Amino acid sequence: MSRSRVTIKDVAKLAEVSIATVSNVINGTGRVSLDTQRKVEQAIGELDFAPSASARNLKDKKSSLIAVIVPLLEKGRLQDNPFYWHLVRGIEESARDEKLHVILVGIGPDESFSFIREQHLDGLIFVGAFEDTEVVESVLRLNVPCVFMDSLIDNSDFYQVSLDDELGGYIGTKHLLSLGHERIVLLTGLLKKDGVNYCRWQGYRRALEEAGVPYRPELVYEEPTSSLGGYRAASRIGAKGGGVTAVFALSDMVAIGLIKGLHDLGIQVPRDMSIVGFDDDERARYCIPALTTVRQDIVQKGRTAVRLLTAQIERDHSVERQVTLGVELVPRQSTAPLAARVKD
Amino acid sequence: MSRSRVTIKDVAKLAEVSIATVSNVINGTGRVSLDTQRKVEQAIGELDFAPSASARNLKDKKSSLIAVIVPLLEKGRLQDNPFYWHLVRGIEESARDEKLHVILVGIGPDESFSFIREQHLDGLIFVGAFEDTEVVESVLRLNVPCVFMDSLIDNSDFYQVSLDDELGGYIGTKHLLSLGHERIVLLTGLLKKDGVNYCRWQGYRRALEEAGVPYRPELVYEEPTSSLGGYRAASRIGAKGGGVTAVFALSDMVAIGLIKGLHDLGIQVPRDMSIVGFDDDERARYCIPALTTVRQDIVQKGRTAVRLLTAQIERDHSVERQVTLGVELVPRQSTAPLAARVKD
DNA sequence: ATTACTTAGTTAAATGGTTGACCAATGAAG
DNA sequence: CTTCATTGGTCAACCATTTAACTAAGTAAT
Repeated sequence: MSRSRVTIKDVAKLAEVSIATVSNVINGTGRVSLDTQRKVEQAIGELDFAPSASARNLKDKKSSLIAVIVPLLEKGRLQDNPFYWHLVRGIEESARDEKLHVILVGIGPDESFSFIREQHLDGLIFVGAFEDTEVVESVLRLNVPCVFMDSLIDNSDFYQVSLDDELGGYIGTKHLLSLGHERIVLLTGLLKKDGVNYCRWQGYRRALEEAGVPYRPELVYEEPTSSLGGYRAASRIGAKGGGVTAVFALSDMVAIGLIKGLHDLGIQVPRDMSIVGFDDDERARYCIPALTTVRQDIVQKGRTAVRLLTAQIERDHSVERQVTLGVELVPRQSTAPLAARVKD
Repeated sequence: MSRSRVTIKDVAKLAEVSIATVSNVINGTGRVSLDTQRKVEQAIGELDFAPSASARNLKDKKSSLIAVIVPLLEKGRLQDNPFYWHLVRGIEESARDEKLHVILVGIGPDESFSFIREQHLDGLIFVGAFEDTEVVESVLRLNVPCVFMDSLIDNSDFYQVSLDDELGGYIGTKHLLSLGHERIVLLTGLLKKDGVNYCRWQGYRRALEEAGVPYRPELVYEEPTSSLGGYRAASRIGAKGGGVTAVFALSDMVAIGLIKGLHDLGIQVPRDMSIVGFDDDERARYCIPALTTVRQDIVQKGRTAVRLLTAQIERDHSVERQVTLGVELVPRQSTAPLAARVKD
């Protein structure tokens, strides 16, 4: 009794009406008397019928599916910053409210977009900077609603949601400067043009300049964004002679590895070294010492992306194309005045 | 020039063949001469054609989509343990290898399965224990390949991937016992029958029993699984008079909150209190002190789930239905012999 | 009584592919 | 010269739905 899927036809037969009527009942379209409506609903219930999305999609040229597109790391591996979970979470939650579903797609540099083109996706959210302009172009050819996140493409036609990264870099640096630090290492991930790190780096420079502190390129460490990267950077940073008294890590994940690394070297935070992170994920709050960091609301970022997407889907042109979310310095225990150091 | 989607017909026309031939070229089916093949491929390239997944799905009654189904917290919110990211990551990576795509679905208690039933999903991965047996039953009616993860349903017909949670509870507890601790708090999430915590709790009891240490129900704290939950538990645990010298937290996330809470109370880990976590996520390694924990390979768990799913999809009955992954104690700095405490 | 409008429903085309059945042409074997 | 197989390709049915166009019947207006 491998009964195949119940179709609208079966329902029609049982309810003794045409399939068009069943369709009308389901969608609340057309004209149906209350009587037939009930008959049909009864039949649907009895047969436990669910309309086929494929058939409907084919007709409507849509799918109620949106894709979150994340660039892959090497070897087809997805980004491993668990921070992404919060992003995806925000997206899924908002999408669910809009009766959309989220499909997660990792995409590599060589990978083709075939999948994305074959599905009739209702929308695309690109996360992060795609170096390949080719990617962007082939996407635009698809004529599908898109939102670019954290990818600072200079084109006001694009829907984009980003963070005020420059300001984030600025306030984090300024905080350290105001505590008297001057030799501040910037521990950043890849400084891709149009990427978030690049902007934060600019904020860092602006703060230095404003404070009259010379910018030293040798204090900018470009490391992979991982806790291990932070951990490893500790020895370079902690080395005598550098005179470094503070570090601004552009990810909490990195900052946490760094603190651990310094700790293992016997360098105390914040007594010997002040640390500022970026993101304010949960780890920052529960870290010892609690991490001073530049907060962004990543869940909100995801929600905003969905909002920009649905605006496009519904052709609501009243919605702004570019949203820049704010940042906020969250002072905690990982930073201290330089003076404290002099005392010891 | 809002050119509508290019279809197989357009390609056929351009290549001067029938649509059947185009389809054959695309799928490598039927018989096509090298010459026509080239002609068709040329046309496909020229028109930038991508076959419609909806149409294909309709015919094939499949979608190349699998769903990861996660039970929602209150108010439609997704689980917020970033640990889920690694799970999803493992699933996505493996699915990609199998040319499947992953759709993330949060499902609430009242929520209907309509979406899941409407899409012709190729497979379903259920994460966590669903209390509702109704859910499970309605899933089975769908006749779709399913894998249950961390949901210890006692039915050997089901494909399940789980962890040796009982052993995890056992080795974590045993580790503390072997260090001389006897009053060991078990800091657990909800103790749902068939849930992972329940099994770990059993392992905890077995270890106590084996060591001849009486089981005290008042040492089992059932708290929400969050860092904040752990943080808050600190004051109860640290209270004088209890004589508690060690805590086994069934999630690193909770353990980290706990350590912070204890730290804020001036209780030092491991000198005053030994802590064991569970999961071994990255936070455990970079926490101060580094967290002794029971390791599970969550990415592997995700990969295994996909393997069990594809086995079902491909009707490969040689694959085992139940996979139980191993656990491993990772001793770090958050645990110390009880003797150390006596000394101070 | 004719016309016109509603109401409730049906019919059939269309969506974009896949696929088994069929066919024509060629060559080989008997 | 038939018979048969092989090659290369076409035809048309089918998948499950939506929807525009149509019909049939009843009612209201002229």
